Parts: sequence; structure tokens; C-alpha cells
Amino acid sequence: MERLVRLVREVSTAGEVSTTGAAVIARLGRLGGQRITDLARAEGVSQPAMTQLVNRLEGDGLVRRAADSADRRGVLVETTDRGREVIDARRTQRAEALEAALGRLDATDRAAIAAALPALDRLVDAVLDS
Amino acid sequence: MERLVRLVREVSTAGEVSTTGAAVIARLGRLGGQRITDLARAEGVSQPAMTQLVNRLEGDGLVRRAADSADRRGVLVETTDRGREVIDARRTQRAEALEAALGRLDATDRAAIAAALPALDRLVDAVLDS
DNA sequence: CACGATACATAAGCGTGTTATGTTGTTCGG
DNA sequence: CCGAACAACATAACACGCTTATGTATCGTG
Repeated sequence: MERLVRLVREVSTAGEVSTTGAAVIARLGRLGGQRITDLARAEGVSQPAMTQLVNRLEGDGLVRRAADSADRRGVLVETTDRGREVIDARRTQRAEALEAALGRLDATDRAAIAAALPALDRLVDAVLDS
Repeated sequence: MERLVRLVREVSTAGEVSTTGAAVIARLGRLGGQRITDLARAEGVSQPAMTQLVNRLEGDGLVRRAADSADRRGVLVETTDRGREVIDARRTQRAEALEAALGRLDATDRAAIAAALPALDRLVDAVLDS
């Protein structure tokens, strides 16, 4: 059960962008332009951390800063096409890996996992609310 | 489902020691003295990373370096009493948090999760083998 | 016995986070 | 309507945990 540590680290550090970076791009894809402060709060990191992350993502051409017409202090961070591509590729790659791993289990195990998914989702919510 | 990122980070960075550090101490508690190289391989990090981790853990008084009588190049890393205490405390704290989260779910969800645990364990194995 | 292999340490650098602080723009009460 | 408080973002300085490259003993073997 402690091997979970390795799994988490390997999954977290693999790929072109960090997990937080991926979460940010995915969020921008879902909700459109967001401000730095809101992104920081949504991902549970400090505002400077989000500024730096956006700097890196912008340097990689995955997001873009746009002026906020309503508030000249703020910026609106948006995804680029390349950002969307990278996220999509990451998602499908992850999905394929998961599919392959599930394929190595027997049908009983797969059914048990499928049946527990909604409950696990709620469990994550419960843990985060504390 | 992307909130999992936050959960992973919060769980990983909380506490007195890093996840890898905790895994190392737990392993030492289970198996006794281990060499740096073996610890590095077991946790999937490089040998220098393990050297540095052991330095930090030793500085915190959680592990101890002992000479290996059979091979004067190597060291045997052992846990201290304090190391065991910290790990135990971490474990019970984690268990309580999980218990509390589970308590906020209904019985159906808890049953589904319990039923899926062995399958999830095997799934982790399958993912790590790739 | 010398030479390659092994075990560990050290050095330098990167990525991601933190707190503290500065700069600029907004808002609101006297 | 103007100055003080507040807000949004950037910058600086630092910590931590990882990496690769390299150095230094020690071991084992042809």
C-alpha cells in the first residue's frame, strides 16, 4: 500500500507540464479566461506561485496573458491552441495507460472499481473539505 | 475529478516529513537496516536523492547511519525511536482523517469502496509495472 | 596486484512551492 | 473629488526535493 507513493510521484512528474499546470490549462479550457488570483485559489497555491506557473506556461506557449478591460490591474489568462493540444494529448495518454492497466485485471476487479467510482469521487470531496 | 490534484499535493506536503521520507522510515521499520542504494531503488529515486534525503532525516533525528561491518564502503540506515514515533503518529493521523471522511459518506458508498480495495491495490500494481 | 565495478558523497542546476515586499490601479468615505 | 485603504499582480529571496555529472573510497577478480 505504500507503493502508492511511487505511483503518485511518477504520475505527477511525467509529461511536459506539471499537474498544477495541467489543471490550470484544463480549467481555462473549461471556463475561459481567469485571473491569476482566482486560479491560485482554485488550485490551492499562493498567488506568487500562480504568477510563476503562468510565466512558465506562457514561455512554453501554452497560455497567454490578455489585458482585462474592466480592471487594468488584473490579467486574464487564456489557453492557446497548443495548450489545448497538450492537455488533450496528456488526457488520452493517461486514459490509455489506465485502460491498459485495467486490462490486466480480471472482470471482477474491473466491476468492483467501476462500482466504487462515484463513492470515491465523493470521498475526495470529503477529504478536501477539511 | 481534477480536484484530485489538490488532494494529492496537500496530502503530499503535509506533515513533518516528505512522502518519500515517510516511506523510507516505514520500510526501515519493517525490514531493518538498509543500504542507501537499495532504498533509492525501492523508492524509485536516484542514489544522490536518497543520500540527501537520509541527510535530512538524520538531521531531524529520524534515522541513523551505521557502519556496515561487511562492506566499509556502504552504510546501513536504521530508524531511531523518534523516527518510529513520527511515522506512527503520521499513520494514525492519516487514518483518522480517512475515517472522518468516510464517516461523511453513506453506508452504500463505504461498502462500495471497501469492496473495491483489493482491486484497487492490484490496479496500482498494474500501473507501476509499466 | 592492478583495474574495473560498486557504494556513497558532493556539486551544480531545475522545478515548484513558500513568505515578504513593491508597484500600480481601484474604491470609497470625509 | 481626493487621499487612504484595499486589491491584483510582480519580484525577490529562500526551501525542498529531485535530477545528472563527477569525485572518492573500497571491493572483488583476472
